[in-house]
Amino acid sequence: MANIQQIAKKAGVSVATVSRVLNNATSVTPKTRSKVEHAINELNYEPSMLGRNLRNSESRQILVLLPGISNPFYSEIINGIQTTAIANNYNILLCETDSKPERENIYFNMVKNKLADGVISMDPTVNMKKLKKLAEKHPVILCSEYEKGGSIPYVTIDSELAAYQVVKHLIRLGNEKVALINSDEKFLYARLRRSGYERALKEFNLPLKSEWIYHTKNLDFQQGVQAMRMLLQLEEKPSAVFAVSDTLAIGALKAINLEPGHPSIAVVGFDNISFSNMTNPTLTTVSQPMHQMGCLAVEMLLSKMKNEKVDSIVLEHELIIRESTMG
Amino acid sequence: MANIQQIAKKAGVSVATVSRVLNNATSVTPKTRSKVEHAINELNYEPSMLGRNLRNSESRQILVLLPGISNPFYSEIINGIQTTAIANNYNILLCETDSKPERENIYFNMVKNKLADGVISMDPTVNMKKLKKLAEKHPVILCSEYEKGGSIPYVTIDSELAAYQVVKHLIRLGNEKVALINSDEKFLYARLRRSGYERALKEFNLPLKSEWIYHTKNLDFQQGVQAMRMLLQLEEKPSAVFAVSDTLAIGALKAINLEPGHPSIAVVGFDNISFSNMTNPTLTTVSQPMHQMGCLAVEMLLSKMKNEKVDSIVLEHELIIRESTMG
DNA sequence: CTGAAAGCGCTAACAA
DNA sequence: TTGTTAGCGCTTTCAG
Repeated sequence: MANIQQIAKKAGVSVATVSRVLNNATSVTPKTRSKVEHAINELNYEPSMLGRNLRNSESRQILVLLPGISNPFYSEIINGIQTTAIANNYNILLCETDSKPERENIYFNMVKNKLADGVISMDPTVNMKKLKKLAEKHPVILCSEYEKGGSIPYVTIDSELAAYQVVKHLIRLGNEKVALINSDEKFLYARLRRSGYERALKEFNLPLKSEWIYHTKNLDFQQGVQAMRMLLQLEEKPSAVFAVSDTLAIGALKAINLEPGHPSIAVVGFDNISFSNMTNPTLTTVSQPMHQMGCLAVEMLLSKMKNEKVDSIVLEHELIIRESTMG
Repeated sequence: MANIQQIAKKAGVSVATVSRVLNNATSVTPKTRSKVEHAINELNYEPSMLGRNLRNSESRQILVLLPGISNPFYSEIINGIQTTAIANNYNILLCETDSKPERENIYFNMVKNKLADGVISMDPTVNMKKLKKLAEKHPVILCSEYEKGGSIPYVTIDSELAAYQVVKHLIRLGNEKVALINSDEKFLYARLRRSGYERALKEFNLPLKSEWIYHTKNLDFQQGVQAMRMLLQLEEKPSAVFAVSDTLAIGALKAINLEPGHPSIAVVGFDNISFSNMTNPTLTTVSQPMHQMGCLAVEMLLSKMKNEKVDSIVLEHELIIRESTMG
């Protein structure tokens, strides 16, 4: 592979001039420029990012932290991130932590090591203490999961409000027994969605039954199946279920389908993943502007990199009503 | 951020010695080593990958090319890739081409630019001609989609055989009218699966009807819905359908469910994505060893990087029989 | 407008 | 065992 020296030699100019051509500096005569470009084509030259990055002390890579890519919820966000990143000449390094601290450490070190210029974290399982420390010296943005009143800028939706609206919708349909399939409440979004759930129940003077709240270990389909099975075994069965993730809701639908007699139970999910429109019945859910969240997260990060002040953003969500609540 | 010079100064040694400590070279006195380590901790030093990479002329990054991550089929493979890559001190750069040549070019340039040491392509839409040219100078491995008799090593399964077994299974269940929902036959896997489909039909002396073969634009659910709708409108409706992707098959199931009278049509998919077990009915499908494919792809790439001879690998698949073929 | 030269942070050959 | 030093490929200041 040719390097800048060889181009300079071939073109009969200095390396500085080649560099100027490469970087579209104005101060180059059209004639010299064409000489250089000729040499570049001749030798099939591609400037080495390794040299450039060292010199510029940047990697032009953005690290994207997420627990795993199996939840389709992340796909759309990533799409937005990638589009915006590429448009700004950045590449993304997709990092699945698998919720393992040792992996997280590897990735954090990459930032300290200059292998990434900034971080977008979508990982609810992230070690927030460490992330905050990292954020003191490096640009960091939170996407979706965030920290209330924390120092790291975030882009998210109002989970509490969304959950409130979901449950209110269920109650208005005549459901007085609404269960909640929640994930671990160590996550802020889980606490917020529970809070919205409770607010709606209180508003309608409905009792809050602890046996109607089930906490799952993770967001896999199977956890939704298991949760619903438990709820179906209760003496006083709920007539409606709000699951905090579409994956859980889809599992819940499955469990209902498997139940003898196919009880009629309304189900609502969260995220509006593409599957949610393929289930039978189709799933009522909350749509987040995932693509936009991804785009904004990158823009915020780029601002942060330029040391600009960055404000957090709360985006609008939308309740998508489908068959699963049309009993 | 501290650099190696400052550590050397603080520890009262040369930068070479610091480098030796960093790289676990043996020839360092325990005493000097501890001095250096002390300085490292003191200054919170992290070696810069930028400098190291330039010096070593490597980026320790593997580029993973795929059309998009929305198809869950890729998730598991990526998981395998990531695990093996990390174990070997490599990071992966997940690159969605969106089947756009301009994006592909960006990524190919990253390899030429030394921003990635090798490529694993899972993208059926890849420009094979360009990829082959890239492979002349850089390590490249194909995963899943490959080129028959081509020069690039691959890891895949026997798609023809799998399709043959699927259709044979359907025929043995009494289906004499088996339709095929295929993707674009510019992809090898599509041609192979069609070939297996035809082989089974011929073996049982069943007619090959062109109206029972539908080609989709992509693998989205919606394409499966549309394909099935077309098939349901035929005068002579098929009694069974083989879709070359679970996503298409799930769309087909949806279309059948939507049909008045809920016709009983057997459906088989391909890939065994986790959602295929959540549909109603659950989906009969072909399971590929996705995680293993990912791991092997990385191992093959690492071998290739060491200039070792690398042989292509064809892995075993498995027919997973579920409700969608149980009438 | 162009060139010479310094230097980004690191590793490794060579010397001591 | 440790230090000195060159140099990976690039950008940028400073001179001319």
